[in-house]
Amino acid sequence: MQHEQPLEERHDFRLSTQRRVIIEQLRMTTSHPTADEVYDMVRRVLPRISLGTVYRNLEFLSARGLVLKVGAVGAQKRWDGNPVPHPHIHCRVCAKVEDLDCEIEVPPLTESEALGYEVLRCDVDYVGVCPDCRRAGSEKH
Amino acid sequence: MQHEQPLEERHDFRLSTQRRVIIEQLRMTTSHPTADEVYDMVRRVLPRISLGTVYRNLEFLSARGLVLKVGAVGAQKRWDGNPVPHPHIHCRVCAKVEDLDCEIEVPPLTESEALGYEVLRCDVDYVGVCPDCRRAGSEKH
DNA sequence: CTGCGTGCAAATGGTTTGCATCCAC
DNA sequence: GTGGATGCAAACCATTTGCACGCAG
Repeated sequence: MQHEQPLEERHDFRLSTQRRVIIEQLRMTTSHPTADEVYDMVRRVLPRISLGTVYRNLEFLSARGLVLKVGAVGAQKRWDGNPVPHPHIHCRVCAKVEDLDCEIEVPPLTESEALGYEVLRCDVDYVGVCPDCRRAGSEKH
Repeated sequence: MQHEQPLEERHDFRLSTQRRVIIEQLRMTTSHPTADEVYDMVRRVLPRISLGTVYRNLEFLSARGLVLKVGAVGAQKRWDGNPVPHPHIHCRVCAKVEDLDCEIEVPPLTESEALGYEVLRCDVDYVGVCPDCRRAGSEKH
């Protein structure tokens, strides 16, 4: 359902063990983990990996389109192992991010609308309050 | 074209001079300034305002829907004095944010699509490379 | 008058970076 | 063998916070 790109072939960069395991772990979950959560996941396989390596590689892989940087503005970055653009929803209270199971059609910008930008993609992100935080909020009164 | 809410009436919070000037300055620009840029703008009017006050009030006003928190994931927060939802584009290289002059229709989520969230709004954000950074990039080779 | 808002400065914490060493190619 | 990648730890810096004082309502 996600990630089609076979990891073994077709990459123009050095595939260190650390890099491979980070991608594997990220493709294994749909939880949109933060960098330190990725660190925890990867450490179960590679106990000696450093947090710095995780940060470096998440940015590195994101720049090459293998993973997606997601999350709310001003919140911790979160990471998605599925690089194919798809809509998200995030909680305004706890900042968790979830995939939406629907198609949203976003029109390509016209030349004049694009303001001279080279347009790469379009992120669609619904903002709301998740079930857990709704419950916690209503309990408060 | 932006900001309809008249500042003088209809607020349920204490309107300090600092708060008023921050809103005024934000409504006066379309540049989506960062907190320290807002600080610089406001300081021309209130030289003794503190950066902490600017941060506190931007979050405060955003929570009440008077300003919008915008920007790229993981980049500095940026602020928009126009709280009416509208599509943005941001530069992947320099992280500047600009308003798009077009309407994007985003369908409301169905009950089952919303995953139990109380949906508040939907952000549409194109990602690209701005004219300045395209030029700088091509000059490099 | 009362308590919310402010100025100031220190603390926080996610993220980045310098450097010696390591290992994928 | 060699340059890119890593582990470690220190540095960075946008943002938050504690506290005593000030002012809007």
